[in-house]
Amino acid sequence: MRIGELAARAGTTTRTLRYYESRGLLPARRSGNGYRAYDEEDLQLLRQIRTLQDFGFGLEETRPFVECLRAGHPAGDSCPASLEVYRSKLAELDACLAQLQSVRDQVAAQLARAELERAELARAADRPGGPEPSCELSTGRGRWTS
Amino acid sequence: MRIGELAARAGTTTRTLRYYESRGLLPARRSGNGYRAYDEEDLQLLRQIRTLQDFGFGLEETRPFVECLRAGHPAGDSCPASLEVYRSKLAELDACLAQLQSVRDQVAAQLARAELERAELARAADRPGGPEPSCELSTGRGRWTS
DNA sequence: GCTGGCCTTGACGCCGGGGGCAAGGTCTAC
DNA sequence: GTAGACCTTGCCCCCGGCGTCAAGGCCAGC
Repeated sequence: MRIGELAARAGTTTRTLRYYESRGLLPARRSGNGYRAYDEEDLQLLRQIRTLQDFGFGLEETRPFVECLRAGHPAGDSCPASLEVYRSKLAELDACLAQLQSVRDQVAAQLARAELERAELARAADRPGGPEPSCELSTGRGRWTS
Repeated sequence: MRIGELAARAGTTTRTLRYYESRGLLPARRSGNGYRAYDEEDLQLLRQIRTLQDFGFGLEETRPFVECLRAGHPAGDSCPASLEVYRSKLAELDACLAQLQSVRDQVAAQLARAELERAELARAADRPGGPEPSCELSTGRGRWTS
């Protein structure tokens, strides 16, 4: 199988495969004319890489899985090194989730506060008595830039 | 105030300030010798930018807030454009959170499954009767690369 | 033999948010 | 007058994961 076919069967591009090879992740044999030659096992390895990439794993993080498969294990995650990548990824995801959640909540709070202030401003402007609470509002600045 | 002092007071670098200026986000007046000259309002603007950056906003997303402040509003988020950025950021964060959570769960499931299989493999190896369920295990490959 | 489709290597581009360095100008203190 | 602390512009570098040429080789079918 040549590079174009492998790329098509894995749903990726030839450029990507050459890139993987340049990173030493998916080396290819060569046929007589210098073309890269792949077999079904390479397709398995490539699918393993792609699956992990889709999960957000970096290329280097897929390496243990690929080497595990290449060592003859039934699955890419049959080896301790792969499990270790799972665990560190899980920790990384949890940390990322916690931080994103925190940011989300803070942004939501800012949005709610800003909308409220706009509503109060509009109500004050509608009121013929004049904008009394504008004092509070202008000091509200400190809260945001604290 | 010159660039070094502003950078120090905002806890950032002169390089960053020059970058912001190159992006048209924080233009500076010039004093006679060609040095950039900033005032207290610039510090406010800069703090607004930095706060949003810390929340993960891109530079372009901070622009409405800066322009809002520069227009004389009490807070950077007093303007509709800023609120719109809040809302789209919130939606983006929610989408990101959902996807990350999904990935997290899938990775956790893969880890649990892989650890279980390793445990079964170890138990089978310990058993003197020979590895009977190895059939199941080798076909387990398809589950992962499906 | 010629067109078209595949393949090869090499090199540059991109995205964001700056880092780092060079070569030179400017001001201050001694 | 000179050290050194600041400032200026400009340019290349970084990260990852490729996309996108460019110039040329190989092979099949007509």
